[in-house]
Amino acid sequence: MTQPIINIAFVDDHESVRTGIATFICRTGRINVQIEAKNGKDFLQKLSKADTIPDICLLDINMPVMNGYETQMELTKNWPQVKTLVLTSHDAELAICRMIGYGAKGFLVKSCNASEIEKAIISIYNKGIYHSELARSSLFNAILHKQIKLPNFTEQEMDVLRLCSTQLTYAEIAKKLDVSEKSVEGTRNSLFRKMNVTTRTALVLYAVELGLIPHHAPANSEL
Amino acid sequence: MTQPIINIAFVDDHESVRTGIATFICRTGRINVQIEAKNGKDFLQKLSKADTIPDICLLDINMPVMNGYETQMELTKNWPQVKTLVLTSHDAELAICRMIGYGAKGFLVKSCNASEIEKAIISIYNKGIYHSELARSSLFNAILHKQIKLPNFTEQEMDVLRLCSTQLTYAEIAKKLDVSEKSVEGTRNSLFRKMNVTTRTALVLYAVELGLIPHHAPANSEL
DNA sequence: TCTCACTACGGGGTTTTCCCCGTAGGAAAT
DNA sequence: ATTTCCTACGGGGAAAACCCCGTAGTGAGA
Repeated sequence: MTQPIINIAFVDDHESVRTGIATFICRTGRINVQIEAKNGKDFLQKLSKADTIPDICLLDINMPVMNGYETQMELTKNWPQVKTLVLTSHDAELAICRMIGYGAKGFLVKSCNASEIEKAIISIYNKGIYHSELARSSLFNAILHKQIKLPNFTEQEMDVLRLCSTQLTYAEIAKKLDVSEKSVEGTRNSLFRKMNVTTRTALVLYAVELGLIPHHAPANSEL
Repeated sequence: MTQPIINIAFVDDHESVRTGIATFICRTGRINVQIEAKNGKDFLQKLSKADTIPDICLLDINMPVMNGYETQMELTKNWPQVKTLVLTSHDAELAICRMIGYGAKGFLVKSCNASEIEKAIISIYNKGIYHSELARSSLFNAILHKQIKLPNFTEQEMDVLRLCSTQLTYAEIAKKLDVSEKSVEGTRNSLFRKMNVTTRTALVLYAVELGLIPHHAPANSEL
């Protein structure tokens, strides 16, 4: 029997990686890369202009401008027929579970064999879901079955979070945001609660892991 | 005139990325991937067993087991004829400059066009060096011309650094390392000086940026 | 031999972070 | 209507982080 061509979108900020993996998975003709995009915003724009909707979306989490979380939320809301395979560079359980919670259908880390990507795409196309061996974690299942609700972060919390990942003191952060130091502490406390940490250091590391803040060196540093 | 085949090594922990990019750059036959490795240790082992030495090495920085820095130091010491093209996922000036300081001949971020990788390999093969537009930074040139010496980190400093990226207090870190809290503070102070920061938060972010510590969420967290 | 870097500590101090306790207004959802 | 969440404050206090000031031994290298 003839197999239909699977149309995919590939959303990743690393063009060379995209081109490379696309070259590999397209070589048999079974899979066609219909849309390539370098971040979520780029993708959603191209998607809204497209004549046909791709079957599957390979989606990275950590991207500039618009990350994988926001992209997946939009996708789930407006294009639920597009099934997402999260393809991420590091095996961060939390980040992956978050994506599953937002509606992704499968995930792979980039350290997988390239053929596995094809297998996963075909599996999602046929069965609607792809479970790698990592999917056995209890956290994963709790989220999949909606037993845990994922915390969302407000604008204020994101602002404080970003400024927490600098050398600024809370007093200085307060000045930047034009609120009192007590308010900054209050917002920080809700971040602590949501992320289940107790120190600023852990908060910031956590945010980096989740891909919520970029991890660049403090501006003043020379080496 | 017939062009010689360029033999390369490709060292990156993401197998799918390696396969993908390799598929792309090998398609014309000009470049041959002679060695593939998933980290520095894996690479050096394969290199020492190889009959012929590759001309060029595509080297990632952030890898498990043995990172790009250590790998490049070994390479410069024992296989100086292998010219390194650093191929890294994020444009971290500090990390790149560090690699140049250790003897790498060029660098690219993975967000480049895949064809650029070919161009860079050929440029390094012919001219010994590849300068992307990022190479104009003053830091880059200062390091290239040995005007700045790169800090190295001692075992003790690395231990403290790793423990600093947890929720542990200095007193608890001291207990773990079986030294006094004052000693921990002393080691932390030398880390502060070397990295030119003043807070633990900045120190840890910096270390993540340099790829010196893995960025995983604190163990206790649930989400 | 003399310096230099690393490690290990201590005294004594300031600043920052973190943690309680509150109050209060506004917006959204039930 | 009432709850729930976000935001914005404040008082007061304990703990941690940060910053000087020292001393001292060790081992590597000039």
